[in-house]
Amino acid sequence: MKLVPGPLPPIPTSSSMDRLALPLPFSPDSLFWRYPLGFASIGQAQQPPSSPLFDYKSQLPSSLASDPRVWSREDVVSFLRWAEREFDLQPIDLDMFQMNGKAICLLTRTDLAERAPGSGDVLYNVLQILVREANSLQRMLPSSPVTPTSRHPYPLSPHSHPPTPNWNIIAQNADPFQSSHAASLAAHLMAQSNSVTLSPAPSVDSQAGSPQHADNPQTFGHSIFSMGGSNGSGSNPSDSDEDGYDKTGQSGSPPNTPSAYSLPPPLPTMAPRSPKEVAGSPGMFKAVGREFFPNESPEPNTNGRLLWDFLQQLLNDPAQRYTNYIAWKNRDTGVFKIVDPAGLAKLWGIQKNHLSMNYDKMSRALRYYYRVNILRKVQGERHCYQFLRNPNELKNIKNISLLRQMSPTNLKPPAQIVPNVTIKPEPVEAESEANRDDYDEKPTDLSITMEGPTDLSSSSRHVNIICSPDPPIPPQHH
DNA sequence: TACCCGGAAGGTAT
DNA sequence: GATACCTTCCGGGT
Repeated sequence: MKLVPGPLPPIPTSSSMDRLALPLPFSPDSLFWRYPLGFASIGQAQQPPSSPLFDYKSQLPSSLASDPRVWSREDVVSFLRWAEREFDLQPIDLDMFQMNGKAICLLTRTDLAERAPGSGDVLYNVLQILVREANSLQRMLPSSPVTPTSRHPYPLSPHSHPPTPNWNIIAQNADPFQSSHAASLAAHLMAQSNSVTLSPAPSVDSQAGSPQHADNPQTFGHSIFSMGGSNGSGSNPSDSDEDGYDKTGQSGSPPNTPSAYSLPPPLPTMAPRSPKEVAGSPGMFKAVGREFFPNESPEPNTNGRLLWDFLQQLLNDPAQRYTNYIAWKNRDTGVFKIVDPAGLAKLWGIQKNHLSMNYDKMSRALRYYYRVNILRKVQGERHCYQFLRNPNELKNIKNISLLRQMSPTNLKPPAQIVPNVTIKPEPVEAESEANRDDYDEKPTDLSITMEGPTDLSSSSRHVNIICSPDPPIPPQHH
C-alpha cells in the first residue's frame, strides 16, 4: 500500500468541465488534440517542476508512457489495474474508463470519484502528478518553433523528442473563456498557441486493426469534435494514441495525427486558416494532408472550415457522438435539428478560433446560407434547418455564391439507405413527416443522377451526383 | 426570454 | 485589390 498522493492544486473545474469530461461528445480528447499543451499546465506553467519526480512514475508498468496523456485506452486500463494494486483501491469498474489517457486526465476529481467511488481522489492525484511531471520535463526541453497544434506524444526523454512547444508561455496572458472550463482551457491555449488547427484525419485504413475501434470503426482524427465522446459509451479517444503515433515518438503518422477523433472517413481536414496556425509547424499540415488526404481524392477538400461542412461532419459522424449537439431529424430530406445550440456554437467557435462564438452568431452564419440555397429554416421548429444541397455538390461548387442562382437540388433519396439519427431528447417522427412535406414543397430539381447510396447528406459516402444547373430562382430571402 | 431575421460593417484567407 | 466566407453587432419581429 502506497501513500496516496496528496492533493494537488486543483485545476480549474466547473460544471461545464464536468460536462465536458463525461457526457458530451465533446470529449477532452479533442482539447488535448487541439491544445495539446496539457490542461494541467495551465496556471502552473511557470511553476518549477512539481513534486520530485515522483515514485509512481518509476513504478508504473513499464508499458506505460510517462505522460498519461499519451496513453491508449489499454494503457489506461493498465494504469487503473496498477493503481488498484498499488494503492489497495476498491475494485475499479474498467467499463467506466473506456477512454484514453488524455481523456482520463481531463476528468475532474469529481468525475473520477463518480467513476471510481472511493478511488477517485487517488487516481486524480496520481494523474495530476504524472501530468505535471510530464509537463515539467517538457518545459525543460528546448522549445521549438513547432506549433503546439501538434499532438505531443513526445517521449519524456529529453534526448529524443519531436518538436516541442514552449510550455512556458502557456500560463501567460491567459484570457479565460468564461462560459466553461473547456472553453476556458481552449481560450488559454489558443491564446497562447494559436493552435486551433484541426488535424487531418487518418485514413480509414490506418485505423484498421486497432482494437479500440470496436465501438468506433471509423476514426479519422478530425476536428476537435471528432474525438471520442466521453459519453460513457466508449468513446475511443485512445485510438489516436495507437494509430497516430507510437509512444516512442516515432511514427509513420504525423505527431498530431488525431486518429482518436472520429469523423466520417472522407471527411476533410480542417486546414490551417492562418499562417500563424502553421507557422510553428512547417510541413506539418502538408505532410499530414498528404498522408491522409492524398491528392488523388477527387473530392474538393473543404476541410471542415466551412460551417455547412462542419455541420455535416457532426451530423454524419458514424458513431453518432454529436447527436447531443446536432442530429438529423430526417436525413433523407436533409432536415436536422440543433439540439444544443450553445454547445454547437461553442464547438464551432473552437473550430474557427472564435471563442466568443454563440448561437446567435452562428445562426447568422446559417442564415447566410439561406441566400445561397444551402440551407433553409424549417418553419415553426426551433433550431431546425434543412440542407438544400448535397454536400458533394457543395464541395464541387467552387464558388458557393453561384448557388444564389441555383435552385436547391432537393435530393430526396430513397429513405432506406441510411437510418436516421433520432434526436434523443424529443421524438420527431411526426416532425419528420412534416419536414418531408416541407421539403417537397420546394421547387425540386430532379435532374440528378445518383449512383450508389443516396444519402443526401452523408459526406462519408461517396455519392456521385451529377447536378445540372438549375434555372435561376428568386432568392428565398432578401 | 429566447429564437429568428436580415442589414451593415469588418476580419481573414485565398 | 477582389472575393468568399464568415464574424460581430444590431434593431426589430415573433
